[in-house]
Amino acid sequence: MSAAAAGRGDGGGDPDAARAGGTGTGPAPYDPYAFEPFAVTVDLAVLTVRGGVLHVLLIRRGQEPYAGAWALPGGFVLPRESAETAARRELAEETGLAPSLVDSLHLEQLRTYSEPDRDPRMRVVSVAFTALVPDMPEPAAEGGGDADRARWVPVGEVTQPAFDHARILADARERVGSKLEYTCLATAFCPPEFTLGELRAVYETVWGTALDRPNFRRKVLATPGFVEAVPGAARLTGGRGKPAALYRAGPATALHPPLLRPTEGPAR
Amino acid sequence: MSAAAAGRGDGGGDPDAARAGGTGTGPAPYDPYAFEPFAVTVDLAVLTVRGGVLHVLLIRRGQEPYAGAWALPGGFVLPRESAETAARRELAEETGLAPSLVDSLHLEQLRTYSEPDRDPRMRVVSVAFTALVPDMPEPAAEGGGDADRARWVPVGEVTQPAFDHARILADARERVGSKLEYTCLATAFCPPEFTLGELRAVYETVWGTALDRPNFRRKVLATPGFVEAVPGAARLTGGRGKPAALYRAGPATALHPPLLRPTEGPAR
DNA sequence: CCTGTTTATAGTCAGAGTGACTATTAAAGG
DNA sequence: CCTTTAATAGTCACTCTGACTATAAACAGG
Repeated sequence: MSAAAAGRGDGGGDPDAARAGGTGTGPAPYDPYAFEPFAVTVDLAVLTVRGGVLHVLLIRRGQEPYAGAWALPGGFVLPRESAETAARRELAEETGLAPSLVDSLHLEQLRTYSEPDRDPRMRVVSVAFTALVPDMPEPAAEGGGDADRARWVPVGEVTQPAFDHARILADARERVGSKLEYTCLATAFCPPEFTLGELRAVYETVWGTALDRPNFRRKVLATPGFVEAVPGAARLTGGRGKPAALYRAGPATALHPPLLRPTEGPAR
Repeated sequence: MSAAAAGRGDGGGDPDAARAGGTGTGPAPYDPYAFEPFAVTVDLAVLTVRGGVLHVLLIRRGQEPYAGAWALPGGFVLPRESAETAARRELAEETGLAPSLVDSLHLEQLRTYSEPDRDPRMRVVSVAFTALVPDMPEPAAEGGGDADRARWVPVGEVTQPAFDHARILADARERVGSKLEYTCLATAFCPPEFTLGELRAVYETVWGTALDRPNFRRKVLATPGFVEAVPGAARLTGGRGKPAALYRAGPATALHPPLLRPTEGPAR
């Protein structure tokens, strides 16, 4: 703990504390290699709703450790990148989508995982992100890689992913579930134009509960800015039933009052 | 972006991607120094309520950059520490509290700040934490340092703190404000036994709004597990008024339904 | 001792929001 | 044409909340 002890009191994150053998208090050149280096990576929990089931984008690992296991997409933060930038770059690379499209996707920092032994080889601190995307085709295998290296996997079927990715995925699911309650985030899972039935399916899928159709409709339409009607537009709902009106995501981001999960216990 | 490009597809945080000049696909020893090192630090937004004003613990910097400026306490994550462990260690060092006491304080990861230029000297990625502590005396100047190196500062009087600490503090305030709405977190600002008036003062201080006394009481007592009455105990409220009953924090952590901020707009 | 002030506590009342439910409309399929 | 399916419209009771009034218990000052 010598490095931090030397730096104690110099405020948060003071690299001067890391200079080798620093004894004086005056300014001195610091040596970036005087402390054990950390690798900083991003991991992405890319979630989507496909056919009433929550899916996550996984990559099959080709190398040890965890060769052959599924893992969340991710990679290194480059020297001139923020974690957010790195996450969006990785997202574009893994999904094969155009960068302009990726820029419009919902991407949000989840939390940072820093347990010393989360990677058996070296010290890796990973900033995890959650991305919410509408239903889209299987990720294109761009760059001449294996055709099925990246796949959408139902979250219920994810077993023994690499590293601590099971924990990250669980945290992402919990975060998304509670954010649906008090934000307008559900539209991030929908295409640009969607029906209220599709929006309700997002809630039902993420929460795993059925919602009353008329009540859901009343609540969503009563929240100003949640959705905006597309004038005159309607979509046949899979062939059956009355055609539903189409809506777009509105400008609101928060839900006041919130749309609480049914049967949610009084304490968590 | 060569390092990440080389590692693309190997799953999140694969240090193999960092080995210098890696061309083959088979296993090879990795070199921790093949990529530009990142320093990983923690920054702490330690908040407390003193006399109806939200305060944050700040440290006066002794070195450049930002010498003489106030900064959030923090420091390096050591090679065998998680960020959480480092945050609690720094918290104990900066407040001078016993480690056992620090272990009981509420500490929660806020988010990670990773802009490339947030520290002018080198690449520093900082995991920020929010700590909520009850009102306590001025931090002891342990270790023979300056007597007033660490101070409680009203958040409204924090001007031009070092690095991006203004942003971190703003994020912490916003997070705490919204967590008061849907969690039982407010008790973390209170001593072990407190009156409902003190608990209400926490909400009023963090939110900056007045709350109706009887309605607040009704809501808190109607939430199972939020607070537990201390049998027979009462405390004189600063000399004036009827003595108030004492309560302890209950086992609940979530508020269902939430206690929403008054006059909170329909969209944020 | 009385009175005004302060804070805690008890209770009332109307309106908003929600859960549960019924009814109607508009499409597809046999 | 009739059934099925899903969207849409509407009702009703209950809960929760905001606003408000009233009472109780302490202290300060005359």
